[in-house]
Amino acid sequence: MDTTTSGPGDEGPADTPGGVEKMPTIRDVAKLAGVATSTVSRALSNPARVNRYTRERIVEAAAQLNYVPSSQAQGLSNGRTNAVAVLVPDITNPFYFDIIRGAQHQLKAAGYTQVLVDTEESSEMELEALHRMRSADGFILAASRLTDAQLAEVSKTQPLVTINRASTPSVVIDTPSAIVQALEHLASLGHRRVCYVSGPATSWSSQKRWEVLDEESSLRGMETCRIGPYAPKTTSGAAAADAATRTGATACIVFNDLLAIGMLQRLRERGIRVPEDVSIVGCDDIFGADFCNPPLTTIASPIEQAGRVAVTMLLSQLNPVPGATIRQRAVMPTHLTIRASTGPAPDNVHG
Amino acid sequence: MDTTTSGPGDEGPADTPGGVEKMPTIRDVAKLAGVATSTVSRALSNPARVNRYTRERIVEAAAQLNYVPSSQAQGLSNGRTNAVAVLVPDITNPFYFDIIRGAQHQLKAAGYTQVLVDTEESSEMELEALHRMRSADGFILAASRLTDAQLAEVSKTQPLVTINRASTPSVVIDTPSAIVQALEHLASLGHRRVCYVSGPATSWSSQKRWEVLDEESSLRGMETCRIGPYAPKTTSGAAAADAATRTGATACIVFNDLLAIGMLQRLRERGIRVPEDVSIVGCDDIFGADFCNPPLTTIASPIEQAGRVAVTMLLSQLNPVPGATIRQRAVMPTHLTIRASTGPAPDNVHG
DNA sequence: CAATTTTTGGCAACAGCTTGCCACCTTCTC
DNA sequence: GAGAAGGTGGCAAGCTGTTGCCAAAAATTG
Repeated sequence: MDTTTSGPGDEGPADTPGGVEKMPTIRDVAKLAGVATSTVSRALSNPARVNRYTRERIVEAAAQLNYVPSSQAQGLSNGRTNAVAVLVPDITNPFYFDIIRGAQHQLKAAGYTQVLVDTEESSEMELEALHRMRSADGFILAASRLTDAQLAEVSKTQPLVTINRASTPSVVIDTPSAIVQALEHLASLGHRRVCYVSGPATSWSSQKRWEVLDEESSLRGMETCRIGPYAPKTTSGAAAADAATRTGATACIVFNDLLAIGMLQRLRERGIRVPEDVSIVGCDDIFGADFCNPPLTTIASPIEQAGRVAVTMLLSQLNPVPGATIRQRAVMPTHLTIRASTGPAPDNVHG
Repeated sequence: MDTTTSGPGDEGPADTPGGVEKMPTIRDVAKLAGVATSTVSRALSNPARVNRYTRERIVEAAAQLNYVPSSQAQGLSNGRTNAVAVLVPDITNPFYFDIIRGAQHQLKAAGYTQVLVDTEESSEMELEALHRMRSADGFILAASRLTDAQLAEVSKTQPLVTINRASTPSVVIDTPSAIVQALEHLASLGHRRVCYVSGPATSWSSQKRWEVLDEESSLRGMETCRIGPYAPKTTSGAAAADAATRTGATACIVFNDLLAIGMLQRLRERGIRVPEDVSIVGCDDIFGADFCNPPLTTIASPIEQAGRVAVTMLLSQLNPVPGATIRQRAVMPTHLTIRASTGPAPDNVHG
């Protein structure tokens, strides 16, 4: 906008070669506006506290100097950093991407900055980050690998909200209810024996999914079996696919899409047709689920929204509104998205 | 580890309900170790400066109190935040994913934290972030939407490194050389007329790719045409596909995989076979390029590595080693990965 | 017009850490 | 044994904002 610096009154050593120009401080603004620093501080953060005309003068001076308050210093004196850390087990996984995206979006809207941390599927790293990171006002734990006890412990001293974890506060994606839908879908296609391909042993959601699946399928007179655990990566899909074919199941419900897509690739390699020979249901509806081959029937979750809601919950915890109560739990709805990886059960039953 | 707090000498208001316990400061450590705060500071950051035994006492005291220095305060006094901001035009895009991942990895290794900013394809937001973010020591600009002039201006006052941009310092992915490979590949398959499907108008790399493509193809006696610009999203693929079919080209080289995958979907819908009727070459080899239908022939780039190198360059700029010179430019090699989306040109030429 | 209340803005003490400078204490040297 | 040299550690002044408290100024009231 204003390139005032190019004026003739070239005051100070402008353009320090290779150096960064010194940023203006609140004191510079105060001097220019002819007031005390405290007045500047108040004018900017608590406008009602200072006379209108003085304030205008200050604002103008600040604009002229291109003044931006140092969040570091602000944080120092008022104890908050205006940053929140988002911990994910594996940035590689597109599932977390959507969470990151949702969180980022909401945080930005609230004037917070997002600090991203990859805990590499390790509970130690997670714990470490939780303790070390004094530079965050709060934490979002996406698919924490911590035990319930650790989680409870940490949440005593750190504001946090989890995603897909039975703790408080937390936002959980209601996959179980969609598992039922998936089961109905498979049942109506004539499948009687379905295999659950499970995710990491420490994954709370993988556990939950299996429980619901097992229970609901017996209600419907269907048989189940379980294989795994597998790492939630496409590369684990090959092993999962091979194991799955040996279970005699005509359909698989897979912990997540990544794994499911990996299985799809392997099955194709082995000449096993999907869905003619076996049906596959994924979970999460991640990027790619719609254009893989065949397109994946999957349990769609509003992942990005989950990220957003998590942030909202965290922020309401950080800045409590006197009247309102803090929401402790949000459940995100899910639904089955049927694509081409599921089809009628092969009728070799009477063969 | 140590649950010392449960001891009988319950000093202080432990377990403030809902509150966060006060973190120990350098003074607490100093008191416990019986030294001055300055000594503690030095013991931790400049070990050589303090007697070994004193240091051990201090370290132990710090451990006992579970002391972690406040990076805020550190930053305030020494002027650095130990954070770097990574600006991407669109977190949605898997391409940036890999960059983020690479950067995150390298930053963590160096003890820095990563602040992620989505500039939403807007140069204003980019500029704004560059000016506002006093909380970062430096910036990584992935696919900046700024003009060369703006970039030059900003880099005078902020340490930064760009990715895929002709500025310094910068890491560029050598797509042009792989464009040649792609062209050879297509030529050997009998294609004579290829269409370039271009990305955003402000994208430097899209521009570069076209220039190389145009030049090299005429050297080989091939015809080219160009359509676009298109937003680099799968959803833009439909329009791109439709436009491409009208150019009479038998092969398309597409700005990036996202767009290419979108085209694949659209072509399939319209019953146009890939690669029988038209060949498609993407760019970036993002997540999904290997399992879409058909798997995409694409120009593979070491994107994650680019993120890492960018960080390395930035850090060497932030912490110059007296002897070494700072690398101003890194070129990442690329290669063509041939999958199933390219095949022999349809021989309707003499039809 | 004096007394009281409300505004407004300044002083100075923090917040937690770093660092230049100086003083003290050992060692060492002649 | 006195003086020099070097190693340690403390003092205090920063770094940039925020905020409780108070005084001066302005507005209100009787």
